Amino acid sequence: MDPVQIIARCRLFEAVSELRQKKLATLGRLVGYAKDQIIVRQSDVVPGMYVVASGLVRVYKIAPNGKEHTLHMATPGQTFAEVAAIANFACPAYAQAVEATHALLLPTDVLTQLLRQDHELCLELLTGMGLWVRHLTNLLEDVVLRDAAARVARRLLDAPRDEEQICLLPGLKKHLASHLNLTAETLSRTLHRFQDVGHIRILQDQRIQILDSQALAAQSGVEP
Amino acid sequence: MDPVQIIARCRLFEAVSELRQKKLATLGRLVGYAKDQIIVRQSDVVPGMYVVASGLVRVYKIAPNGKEHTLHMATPGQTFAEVAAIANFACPAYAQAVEATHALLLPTDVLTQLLRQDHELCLELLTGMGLWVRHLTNLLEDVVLRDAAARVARRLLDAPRDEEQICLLPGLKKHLASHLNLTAETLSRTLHRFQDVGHIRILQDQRIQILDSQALAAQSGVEP
DNA sequence: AACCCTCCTTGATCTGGGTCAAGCCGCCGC
DNA sequence: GCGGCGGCTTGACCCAGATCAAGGAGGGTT
Repeated sequence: MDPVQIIARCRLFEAVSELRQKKLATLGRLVGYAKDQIIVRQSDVVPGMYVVASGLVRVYKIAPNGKEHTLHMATPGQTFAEVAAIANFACPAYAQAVEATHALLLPTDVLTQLLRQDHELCLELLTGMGLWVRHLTNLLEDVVLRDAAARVARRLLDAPRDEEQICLLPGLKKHLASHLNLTAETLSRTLHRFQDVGHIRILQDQRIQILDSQALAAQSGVEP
Repeated sequence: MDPVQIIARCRLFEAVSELRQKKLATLGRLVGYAKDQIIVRQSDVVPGMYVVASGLVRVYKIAPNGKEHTLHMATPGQTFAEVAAIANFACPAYAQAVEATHALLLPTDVLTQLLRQDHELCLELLTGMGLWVRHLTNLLEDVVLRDAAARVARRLLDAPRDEEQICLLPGLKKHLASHLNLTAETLSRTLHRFQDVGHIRILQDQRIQILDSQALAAQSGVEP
């Protein structure tokens, strides 16, 4: 719950010097949300950039027909609404606390003022934004060039694992599925197929043990 | 062919003051490419940011299985390799001149040095990058939430039109199709279906006359 | 004119993954 | 305990769009 800690663990600020991180931390405001509470709505004016300290936030869009797509699951250390806050446009998506969540809010005006004062910070964030763009193009590539099994395999390999090769998938299955652009049914089938061929073991509490990361990696390329 | 003109017509620099635009222009180098020439390759070190002056550049990725996806068709006034040049990482995609092309190259070192000197430029580019991110999330949303007809309709509405409601689609059909994540066959069928119901008229030379933009707009939402 | 060669169109067929529907399990409230 | 409800799994079916396979239609080149 220490703002300095929160900033320090944030990927967007990894290129930012320690001194500046501390400055940012002092200017943030701690905010809390209950499970299922909606934090910002599509086309809202965003109050600023959020850095997640604990809990889990889902960022998603809703299509006119009600279908929704999860853009991003923000775990502790990650940010959301950052782009809208920096470039100063209306929020392009919804953000909802999936679990009870604490976050550090860096208000828009504070942020813009700080950017105006601090040239170095600008440069560092420019790099951070570049990484964001690269991440998005990778996502796009994923959806477009890979099939369901490859996307799931990739997601499993991306997840952090403990020493027993166990990773846990945050949030509900259906949200994960929507992030991978799948239905919950297909995700379930794919995971069980991986289990059947011995690549993984499915444990309870949305935990997965990776048995053969080699095979998953092969799978995560596109089928020939 | 005047560097100042080239910069002035560029979307990424629209937030940049005229004075700074001129400065950028003097530091660029004019480069030319023949039709079909490859400008940068995936995982190359990029020499800098390119601003297209004339011609057409296709930015695309190739999957392990050979399937390719067109990320971006850069028409005159647009940039490519900008993110890699600013954030300084290896090129994430291929760029190829689809037609004979002239461009202004702003070399990486010149660009980084300029960014280092010019705080204001940093701020403006930060906004530009933000717009880029928003564009990408829209693309992602498109591919994920909309069907083929909706994507084509949207693309038609986005294209600039003259006073007779005629727009022209740059590049080959198959490249356009790949940009919309369709096959050339599906694109062809969709366009002809739009023609059959009277929404558009297909002329020669990849020109399309929009007869009923109302109907296209309705179509471009997701089917209920 | 006769030949390619590349691009576009059109039809026929196939298939990955979505949709629908039915059970199953664990959890909460009464 | 028992009912209900929300999330997960599993099976049967369906469909948008991919793939495969022929044609056309230009447009160079000789």
